Amino acid sequence: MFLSTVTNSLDAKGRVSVPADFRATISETPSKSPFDGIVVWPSLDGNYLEGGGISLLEDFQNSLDQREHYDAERSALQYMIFASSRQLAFDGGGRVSLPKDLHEYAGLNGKVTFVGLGRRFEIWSPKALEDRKDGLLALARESRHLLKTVKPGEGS
Amino acid sequence: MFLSTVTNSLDAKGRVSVPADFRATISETPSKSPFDGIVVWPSLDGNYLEGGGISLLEDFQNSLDQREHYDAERSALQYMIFASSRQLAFDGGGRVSLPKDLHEYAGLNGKVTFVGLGRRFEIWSPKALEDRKDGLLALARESRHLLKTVKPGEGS
DNA sequence: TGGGATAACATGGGATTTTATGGGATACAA
DNA sequence: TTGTATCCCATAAAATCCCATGTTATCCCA
Repeated sequence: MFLSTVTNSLDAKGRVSVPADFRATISETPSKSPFDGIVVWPSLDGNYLEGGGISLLEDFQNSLDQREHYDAERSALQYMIFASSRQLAFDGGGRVSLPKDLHEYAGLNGKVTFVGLGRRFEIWSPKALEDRKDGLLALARESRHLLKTVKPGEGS
Repeated sequence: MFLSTVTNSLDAKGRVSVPADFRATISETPSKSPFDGIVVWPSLDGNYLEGGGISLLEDFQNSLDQREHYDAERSALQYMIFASSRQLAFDGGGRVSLPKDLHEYAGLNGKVTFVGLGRRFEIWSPKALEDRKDGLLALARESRHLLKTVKPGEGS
């Protein structure tokens, strides 16, 4: 499970350390693929990146498999997620290098913030994230009741 | 189940013993993750921390999964809980080290009080907890007067 | 039931390992 | 070659492990 928010630095070669906890989460999660790294794609929702382990994409695949082959939504998601995502392998020190286009899409420079969201995570420019957070806090206060309805032990 | 209230000390390295009963509760509760420790996040309600075992977050996850991916409320809660929580692993003696920012958020210094609340627990500065208790007591006193004035059968 | 023996717990501090990060060397492609 | 990507090693800071100790709680048997 991806938890917490961590800011690391992006070096001159475009490399950034993936937080150790995130790496642990990825290696703990079983997957059919032996790929050792993360998968990242530009968000559909704004100028930031989304990512996860390879198993997350496998889950998306399974979810899409339950739809009709030419279902419009299926095609759209395939294009937006699968086609635009990149596999970024860890180097010996647990870093990945972010391709320049993703770089620019998220407006990163110098610092990179990883935001853990459970099954997946987001990658933000610290400054952009700051702006977004303020709005979410108020909404979160109002939405708390949603969590109180959780029943223990439910789900897979 | 997290029960009772225990105060332990925070050492120079920022470590604090998690009450043995709490540790037992955590190891008894089944979870998908092999993580051995607690998960802690700043409360939305005041300057104290909330926490539980990793299974509590897994339950939150399942609850949020029932909403659309880009649902605003879902995003808000993901940010406030998942993104702001930390996984704190037990050391050999059943302690965790509290990151400095959580430290400061809860105004801890020297002593830490764990308050068991069933499925989760809270972490308070003993002094702050004292103050809240006083507040609740005062409120209770006022409420008692209110109750007297609305006793059935008493005319106004 | 008393009271010594034993185990569990909270806590301190030094030693060791992990992490994040920089930079050189090497392989690859255009 | 020239630019780009990958591998490898170095290092400082931080997190974690491990052992020691006093204290409290629990056990056990006469």
